[in-house]
Amino acid sequence: MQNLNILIEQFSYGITAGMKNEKPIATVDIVLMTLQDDALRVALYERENEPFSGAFGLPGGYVHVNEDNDLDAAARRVLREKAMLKGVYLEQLGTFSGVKRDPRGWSLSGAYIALLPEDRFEDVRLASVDPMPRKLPFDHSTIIKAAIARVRQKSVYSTLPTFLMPNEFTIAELRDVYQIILQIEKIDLAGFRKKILDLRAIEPVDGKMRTGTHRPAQLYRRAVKDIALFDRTI
Amino acid sequence: MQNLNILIEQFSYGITAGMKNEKPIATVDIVLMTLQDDALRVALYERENEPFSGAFGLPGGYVHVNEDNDLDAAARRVLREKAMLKGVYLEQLGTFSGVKRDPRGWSLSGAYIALLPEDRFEDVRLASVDPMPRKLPFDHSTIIKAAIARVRQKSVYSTLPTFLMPNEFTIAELRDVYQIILQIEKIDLAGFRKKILDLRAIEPVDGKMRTGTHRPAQLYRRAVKDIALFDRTI
DNA sequence: GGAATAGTGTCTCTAAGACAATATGGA
DNA sequence: TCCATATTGTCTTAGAGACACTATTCC
Repeated sequence: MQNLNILIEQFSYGITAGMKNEKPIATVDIVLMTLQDDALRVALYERENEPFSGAFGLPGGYVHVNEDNDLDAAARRVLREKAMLKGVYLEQLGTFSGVKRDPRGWSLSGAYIALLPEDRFEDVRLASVDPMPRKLPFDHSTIIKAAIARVRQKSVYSTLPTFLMPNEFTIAELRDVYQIILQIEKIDLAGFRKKILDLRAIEPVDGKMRTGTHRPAQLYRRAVKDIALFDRTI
Repeated sequence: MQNLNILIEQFSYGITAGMKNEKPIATVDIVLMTLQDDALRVALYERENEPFSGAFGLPGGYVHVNEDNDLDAAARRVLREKAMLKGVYLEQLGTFSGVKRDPRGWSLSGAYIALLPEDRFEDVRLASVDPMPRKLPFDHSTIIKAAIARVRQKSVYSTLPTFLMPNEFTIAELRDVYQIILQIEKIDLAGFRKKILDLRAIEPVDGKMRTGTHRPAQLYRRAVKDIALFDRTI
């Protein structure tokens, strides 16, 4: 009965609006990023449904109005269902829209950025973003480019890159990740250490060290749930 | 005939999806901001339609899939129709969504920030944002708060506030606007002058000066279409 | 001349960057 | 021992901030 009501509502919506306001398609797409082989990469999944069935693209799907409380929830559900991932860093990138981007018609896609250390992936195609993968479905190239730009820009003044690190990491390893993201040759480790520690965004894991053929390095973990902001830049 | 087809399509969408994927309502809302009486203010319009008919809220409306090429176009149309404004600074703030925010049902609203000098307004209720207006419809309070936060944060390192200035303005007037937005007491004018001029984001209007009971001040205009970014902060 | 603000110059001090010095493990 | 990298410390320098000084108008 409730379904019938919704159907009638949907029907009358079109009529009362004089057919001008039929609703757009509403989806979410996730730019799931990680670092692999010293480069930023994006997870691509083989599409099971039309359109573009069989092609590799961003994980995404319809908003399920009976299941998702909001767009964030839809994004987390897609991450769960398509990538079997929970508890990852997730932020809304923006909404991509228009009459042309989806062959099914006028569509709105809430695009999200998710960041994850490489060790949490299994059996996924991780595509390099430089150069961009060819022939992605929909406007996924545009979305990925915007995501990369956002991550690069935000990394200049925040601890966003810590979400690409495994649970425990050394300061030098974190510095290396900043260098890869920001495409900077050599960030001085001494200065980097002071800035990141002054911010108190990471904390030492007592007694745990990274060993090797050198002086052992203190291991750190992220000390805050969200990103922290620098006064100026890295 | 085309209308009938769309109607059938809409109908069959619900059926084939087993009633799980009926589409959300899709709207746009504009946070139209300006400076008046040394304070940031937001334009509110009286709603003509249900829900919340008669209440004052952000200008907004349905996405018209037969009329708007994308969400940006929908936002510009709303600005034209409700505020009779063209050619204003417009940026996407984010998308606000959920099952609860609109009594009509699950909805997605693409929220936009528009900035405008006060002299371009006519007959509009400009509401102070500190404190926030009471009892706004939908989640407009949340949207406005997010807009204010975005404008404040972005003003720290960009020339965004120039879009709140009239065509011609002095450097001291621009400094005053930064002070209001950033809630800083006294930004040193000499340092501000050097930074803003080094960026080449504004240019002098030859021969035009602001006069008064003091040495005349050079008038400037914005030299670039978009915002420019500072290396560090204001 | 006095008041008011525009615009320029100068001094100080902080902090970023470069890099030297020292520490500590493994081979 | 040497090698490699971690960690700390020091020096230099650019730039931000404070503020003094000069300029130019109206009264």
